[in-house]
Amino acid sequence: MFIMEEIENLDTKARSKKENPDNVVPTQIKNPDLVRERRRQIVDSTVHLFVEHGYHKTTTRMIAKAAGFSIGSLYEYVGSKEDVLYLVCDAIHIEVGKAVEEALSHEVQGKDALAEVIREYFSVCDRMTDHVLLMYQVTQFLPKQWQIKVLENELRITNIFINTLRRLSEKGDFPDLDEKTVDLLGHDISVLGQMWAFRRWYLAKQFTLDEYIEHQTALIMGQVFAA
Amino acid sequence: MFIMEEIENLDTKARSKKENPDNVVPTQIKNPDLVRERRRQIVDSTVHLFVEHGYHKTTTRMIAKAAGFSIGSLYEYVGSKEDVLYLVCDAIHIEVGKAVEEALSHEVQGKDALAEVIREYFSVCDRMTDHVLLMYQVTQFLPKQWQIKVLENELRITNIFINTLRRLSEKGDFPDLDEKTVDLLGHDISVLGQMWAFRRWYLAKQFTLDEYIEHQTALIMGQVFAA
DNA sequence: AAATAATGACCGAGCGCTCGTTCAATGACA
DNA sequence: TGTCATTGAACGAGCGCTCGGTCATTATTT
Repeated sequence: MFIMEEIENLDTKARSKKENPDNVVPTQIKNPDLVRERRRQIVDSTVHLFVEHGYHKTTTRMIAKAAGFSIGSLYEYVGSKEDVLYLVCDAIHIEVGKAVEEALSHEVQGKDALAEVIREYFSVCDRMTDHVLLMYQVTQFLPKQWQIKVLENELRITNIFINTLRRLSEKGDFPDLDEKTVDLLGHDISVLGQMWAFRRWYLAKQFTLDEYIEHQTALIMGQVFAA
Repeated sequence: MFIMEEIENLDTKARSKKENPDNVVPTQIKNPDLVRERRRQIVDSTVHLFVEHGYHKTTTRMIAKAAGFSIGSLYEYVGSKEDVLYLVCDAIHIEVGKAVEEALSHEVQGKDALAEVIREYFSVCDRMTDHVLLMYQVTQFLPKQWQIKVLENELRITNIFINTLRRLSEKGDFPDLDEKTVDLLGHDISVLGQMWAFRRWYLAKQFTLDEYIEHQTALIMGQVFAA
């Protein structure tokens, strides 16, 4: 999430065909079902290790042990430690994406829709605090090409909000908002949700999740319905 | 900035006497002026190295070389690589703090004051993008006790906004805002400023800094003057 | 003023160790 | 018996950090 170089045609790349990690990360094992199963084991146990110790202090031996097999086997299913990191990030993305889209599926109609979307998204951020934080922390250690994928995913989620705003605006439930305002509001929603994760150490002392949601939703809605 | 454990009495600690890094980080060198000068050299060159390569990929030898002396000498002024990290973080905090307080010194009176404060703060975030990002990235590698100092500093800056809001509210320039709203708005300002740094890869394609400031200020002001 | 001693900043080869990675040997199964 | 999966000892690059030593500068003595 923290790449400073100018990312040129990010949108173009975002549209390119989705690459399955199975095709990107090399393996020596022939049976593809086994590969999927073992990698699931790897990811599941490694997430916890990374959350607890961070990427660098987690050794490949710890990963192998937690996954339930030897260091040698680990390297049959994965080319490097970075590959593990990538698998973890990818899994989290899919999980967050699913959760958000799930939340959006029972979308209320009319002008309350946005408030509902925000509410759902913030709940996801709350439930997935560890994952949100992990993504913030480890993105920097991914190779450039995979960092871009992270950014694409970040943008994908932001775009969900932007599109919701746009749709409501067009349907006349909202005042007409110019493109830039819509764009920025989308990013604000994304970040304010994540803020609940990375400032929890303070916010949770003052607010319940519901209070936080209520206040921040009011902030956004205030802007939407500003004269 | 990313500590998840409950930080109990953070406010209490924040009030405790300020510890000078000179007293915390050990040195073999007798002349204190020399220590200050050499450490300034270390910090100045290391910031760039950390920004470019990150903490882990920056070796102590690189640090020594960039600072202009040998690896042996480096360890005359510093007890460990972590100490260097701490010196760097401390320096950045002081710099950010100074910049913000400087900005607040020529504070406009009346209800435009807040908008002006936000404008100044966002400008600081813009100028210090690299430092803001660096803080986000490296805090996790500091020992617990120093992570807390980072949080205190984060809170200190947030409190500047909270206090400004509170003051204006009391003076009657603003509608009366309840404590919680003021509190949250302070955090929002902090984070939306940092957001310009860590989403610059996207935002800068759509907005100039001035546009960004204008929109986000409107967002905050909207909430302040909400019926 | 010259000779001697003491100081302390500076140096860098090298030590100890960690950790990602490899590969020869073994096991399991068909 | 051949194929595929599993193992963990062994490897070695790379790292933070140490420590015996040098040398310019300053203090002390003669």
